[in-house]
Amino acid sequence: MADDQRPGRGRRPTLMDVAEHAGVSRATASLVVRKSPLVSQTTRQRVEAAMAELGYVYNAGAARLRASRSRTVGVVVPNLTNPFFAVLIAGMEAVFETEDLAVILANSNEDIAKQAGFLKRMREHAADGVIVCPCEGSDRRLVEDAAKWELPLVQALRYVPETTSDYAGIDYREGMRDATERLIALGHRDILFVSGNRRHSARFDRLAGFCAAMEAHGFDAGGVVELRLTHTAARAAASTILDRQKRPSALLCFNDVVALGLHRGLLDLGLRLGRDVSLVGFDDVAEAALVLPGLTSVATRPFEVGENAARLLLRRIHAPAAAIERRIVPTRYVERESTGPAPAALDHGLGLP
Amino acid sequence: MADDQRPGRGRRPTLMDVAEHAGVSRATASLVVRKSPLVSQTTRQRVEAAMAELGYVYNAGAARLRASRSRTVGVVVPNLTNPFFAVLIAGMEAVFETEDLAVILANSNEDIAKQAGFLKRMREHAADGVIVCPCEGSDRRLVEDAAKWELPLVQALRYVPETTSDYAGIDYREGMRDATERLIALGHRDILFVSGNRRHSARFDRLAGFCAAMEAHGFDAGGVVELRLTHTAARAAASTILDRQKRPSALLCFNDVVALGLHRGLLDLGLRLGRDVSLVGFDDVAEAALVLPGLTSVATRPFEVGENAARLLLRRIHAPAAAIERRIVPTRYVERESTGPAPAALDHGLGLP
DNA sequence: CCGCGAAATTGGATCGATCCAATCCTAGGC
DNA sequence: GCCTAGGATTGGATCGATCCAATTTCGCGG
Repeated sequence: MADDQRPGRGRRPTLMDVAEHAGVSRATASLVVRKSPLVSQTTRQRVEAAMAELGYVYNAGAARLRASRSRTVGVVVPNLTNPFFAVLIAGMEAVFETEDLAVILANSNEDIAKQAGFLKRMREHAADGVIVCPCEGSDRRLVEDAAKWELPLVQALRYVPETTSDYAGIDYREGMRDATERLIALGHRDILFVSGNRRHSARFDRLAGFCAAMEAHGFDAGGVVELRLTHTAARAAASTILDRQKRPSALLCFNDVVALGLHRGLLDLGLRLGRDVSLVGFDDVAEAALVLPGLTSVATRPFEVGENAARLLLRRIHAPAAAIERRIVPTRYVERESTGPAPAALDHGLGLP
Repeated sequence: MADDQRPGRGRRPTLMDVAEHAGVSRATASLVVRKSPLVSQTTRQRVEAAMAELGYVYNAGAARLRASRSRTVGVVVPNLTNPFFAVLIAGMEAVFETEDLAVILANSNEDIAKQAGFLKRMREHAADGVIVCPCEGSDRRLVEDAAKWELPLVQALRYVPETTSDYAGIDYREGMRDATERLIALGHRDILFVSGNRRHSARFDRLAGFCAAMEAHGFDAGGVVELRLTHTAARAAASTILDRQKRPSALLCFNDVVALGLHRGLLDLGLRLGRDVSLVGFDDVAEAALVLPGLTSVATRPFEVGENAARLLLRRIHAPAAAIERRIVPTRYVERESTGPAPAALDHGLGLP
């Protein structure tokens, strides 16, 4: 209640002051702030009253120095600007908030040196653990170093190949395989995978899903093109993308940024989406439902992935020797008007490539 | 280089170990890590070599206990899920990263109790300062408490009325005034302001800009409607919004979320945007350029606001007594196809309301 | 070779909470 | 009335870096 400690008094009250004021020892006061069951009800109340009266503020730094835990976790993402990561972080934050853990956030900007720098800083701040969405070009040392340092680490959304750590992610492979199957079921044979130019597991898995479906049906999975992951790049690429020896009847995009850019680009060319050409995005961002015609997309649940990652980290912190766990959330195909049956076959009617 | 300290050795090397290994005193080693100019070149090199050899890790917690600075800042935003805030944070992060400051992030979720809780936590962690985007319902105590605690605080994007603290924001008022003027210049008289349902300075300022322009021309500024700030709510509201005694010829939206929702909703009703009705958004999100017809919007620069907020905080930390500063970035009107001349006057031709 | 000011270095005290082993109560059993 | 078990409490040592005042080293002119 009364937090009107003398303002000019200079020094913030310490646990020592609280103890004195409550007529107990430092050690007992310490037990109270830590909510230990060892103190009696009456003592606890007396100390808490003293804390309120003096306007006591817990000094986490001092505690950390003596104790092992710091009640701090680190989060490193490669691109804060991307709304997808923002939601991911919101999911983590929601979990950590309930545990009273402070989240130290860092943006690696897909820069491996920066990422390493942040990990160093997290160690300096004695973070209890870190969640990393490894930036492009990360290698095994990321995980190995953390192990050496005994720093609990979970990977989220992406993983470094051949590493073993807890992992929370999305079933990119199955999501993309499913989407491909849907297109195939609509009669599409020449499907182009419009990928981003970044090399990481999230891209690799998606591509693998696409290839798996295509090859399962004996179709050519070679239709892959790479773009920068921006609306403008995708929009501008619309015309060149259709200019292939075998013109694709469907475009399967790495994510909705690419898909929405192409959406506009294709409309600019006078094409009818869902009729002349089918278009599928990935992530199912809110705007996918707003554009006309609506963009078919594969819904992912980044918030949930964030929650999973946070829970995995909590578990790892409490049980450093527990078995490795991977939590993969499934995707959901959301059909809208941008997809439709393949146009009547022209030059490729007989199923032979 | 060689960071292969004996893994099982248990204890991490301390400055003391480094000093011993380099043949200097603790105090000198401390000066080296702090990059003090007081040590000689040769000593510095010797100590740095020892640090590398032992795999020394700076203990920020211990330093914080003794020193006053903690090299940590707090950031509190009301809604991490909103991409707008994600970009804002990215801007702050970019500045703090260059200063080697750790960012503790918190999401208040527009919940005043949570916001207060975070501020408490930031004090416990002895943050050097905080940036707050005050959640709805914040009052002067936010700023007054921070002052009492001698905690440097800057407000970003929103401010609590009648408070004096550093502030980094956007010129919402002028942006909205300008947009209103543009619509008036196109002949619009019945303009409806489609607002969000949140009460904070960012809303108030926008509304003020709208009213200022309308009243300057002697038009009725009473056309204001409130919606939940989601695509779906806006989309669903399209039909009821036009159902007013005097049907508006132009809609001026609180932000692009509302505008994009209405964009789709109006198209669903068979209206031609830019002809039958004009639509203006706010923020100029990437998707505004992608929808058809393109959405006219007022561009803001959240990244820059984030940078500004971070710089203000740095300045305040270094000079706690400096004069209050407010940095407002201007907006830019981006005209696209969703706006056009007012349709020929039907029932309101004579300029009288 | 001395002296002197500036530069470089140092030991001890300190920040504030936690750990640990030891001590103090206090009821309840005999 | 004595003893004991176990719950409650406590003082001292400690974590690792920084501050501060004091001391040593160095360079160089006289």
